[in-house]
Amino acid sequence: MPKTTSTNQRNKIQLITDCPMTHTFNLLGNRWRPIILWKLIEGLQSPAELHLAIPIITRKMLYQDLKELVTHGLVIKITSTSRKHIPIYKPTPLGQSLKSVLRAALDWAEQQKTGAEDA
Amino acid sequence: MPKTTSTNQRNKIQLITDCPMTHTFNLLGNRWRPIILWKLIEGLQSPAELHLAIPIITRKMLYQDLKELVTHGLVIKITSTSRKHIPIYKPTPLGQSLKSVLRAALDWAEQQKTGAEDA
DNA sequence: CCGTATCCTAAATGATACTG
DNA sequence: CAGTATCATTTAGGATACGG
Repeated sequence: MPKTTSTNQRNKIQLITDCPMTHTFNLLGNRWRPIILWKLIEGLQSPAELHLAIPIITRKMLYQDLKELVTHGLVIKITSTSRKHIPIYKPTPLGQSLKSVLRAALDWAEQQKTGAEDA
Repeated sequence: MPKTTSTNQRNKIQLITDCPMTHTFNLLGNRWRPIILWKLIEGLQSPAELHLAIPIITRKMLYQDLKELVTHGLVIKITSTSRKHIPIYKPTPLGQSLKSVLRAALDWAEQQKTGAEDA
């Protein structure tokens, strides 16, 4: 039973129909998903590998965001059929298609860092 | 007087030196800044115009995010020297340089929406 | 109309302990 | 290792009222 399905629910609903750009940032605009997806696109596969590549992430957020990436169809989880129960995660075609966005974000940042020398 | 400058501060510090991509998403990865900046790039200038273009944003967030965009050097606020005290906001070159990132995010979303018909 | 301050709720994240 | 649950804290966002 929702306690407050009243006033501020209108914003949430409209958020869906918002500018398409918002949709992209809803998928990628949190603290860890961009990097996780990027690392997956780069070829990393297991949670352990990811955690090595992104040491400052907590285990909770790593698994949580991996799950959300799977939920959103950007990543698939393949539970290893071999005896070791170490799964691999890899981007779906949809996830791969976000590479250009991530690339743009990354390029921009690197360019800033480079050009900031003579500021 | 910081009450807890202890344990979880280490993450914040490291966040700065994080993957450059994170930096981009720190600037753009919230609910409103991408659209606001996009609209500014499209040529809208006054808060009133922006509010018309993005009706569901609250005034608080509009002004707050405008201020943050200014703080981060992506937008400049030009306080009108004429008698009417209506300022104009416009992207700085740095802000303009984010157009490619926003464009990528927008293109991706539109492409998804288009291709989703025959899913 | 511009802009801010205050209060409040909700969402995101971290710390930690636990299971398989 | 992989993955989840619980708790506590932080942060973002909205409602609202106020001042220029």
